[in-house]
Amino acid sequence: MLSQSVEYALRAVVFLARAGEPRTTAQVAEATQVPAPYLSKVLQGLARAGIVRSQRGVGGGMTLVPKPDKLTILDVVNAVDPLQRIESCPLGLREHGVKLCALHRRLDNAMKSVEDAFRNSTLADVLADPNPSVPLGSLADSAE
Amino acid sequence: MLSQSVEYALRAVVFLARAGEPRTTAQVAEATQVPAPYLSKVLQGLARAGIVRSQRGVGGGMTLVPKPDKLTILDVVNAVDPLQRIESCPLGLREHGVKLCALHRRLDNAMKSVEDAFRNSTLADVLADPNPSVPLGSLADSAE
DNA sequence: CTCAAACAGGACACCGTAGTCCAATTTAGC
DNA sequence: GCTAAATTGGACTACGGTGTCCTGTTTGAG
Repeated sequence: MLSQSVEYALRAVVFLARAGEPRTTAQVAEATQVPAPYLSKVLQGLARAGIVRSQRGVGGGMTLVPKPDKLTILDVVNAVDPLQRIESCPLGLREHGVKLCALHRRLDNAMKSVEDAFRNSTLADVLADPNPSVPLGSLADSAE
Repeated sequence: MLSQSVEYALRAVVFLARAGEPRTTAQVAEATQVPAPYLSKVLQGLARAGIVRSQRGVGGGMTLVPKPDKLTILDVVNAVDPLQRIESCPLGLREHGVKLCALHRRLDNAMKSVEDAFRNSTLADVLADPNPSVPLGSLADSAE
């Protein structure tokens, strides 16, 4: 349902948020268990979207740009692989314009519920979540 | 988010439900604006799942098997392209077993909301929906 | 029995996503 | 200014989803 790239991007962003300091692609890759060369591409996308900032050279790496309470899961998803609502009837008939048929209105409502859920989850929410099993959390300091 | 195949399958099922009688793949394809050879494959999948019954030879075609009020959108989706919940942590760490981390619990909740919405929409609901713009509805009798 | 209608199934082409690899470029520190 | 660290970008492969085509098989009707 969600692409691999989105999954990787979210893991990376959570990791970078916990770090608070620049981390190299290699460090992020190891901590989040993602193939480093591919993660590199995903992070480039996040950089283009302004979600992370990249710094080359010694001591460089990737840093999260927005404050965690200002960055939502939806922001990350849309930066990597925008989730598309059903705007108009997928059939050729554009006479129906804005209004959707019974079927596609239901499908779009499901999309909307996902969108809303993602918009209402900030990175800060995720970080603050008290959960006994915290895979990404336990890895946060692995690069220290 | 949802695959083309799912979209095609749902259009076909709605059309067949309205028809109530066998319709050939060609008829379904034209009414739902789907490439016929590909729709053929999708319908084969629905047949294997028991959602439609196929009859060869003259006067044959595809017929919807379940009563529309017993068939949900979720049934169709799962027959074609099962939407997968996040069961366990996608990271290598299976020590966490059932419990999901804060991030993946949120992602899975979004999946669950979609699943629930689809499970609560029967074909009968879709058919009965009074909507001024009814693309698929207006096509229901095009094969008569 | 024969023929035409209709589905079944396999082979193939196309394209986007996932993933790898390597050369080029920027940059901090000695 | 040289070197090592680090990102950037392009080229490449692999694979699955989408879509086409063609042959075979079933089946009803004359």
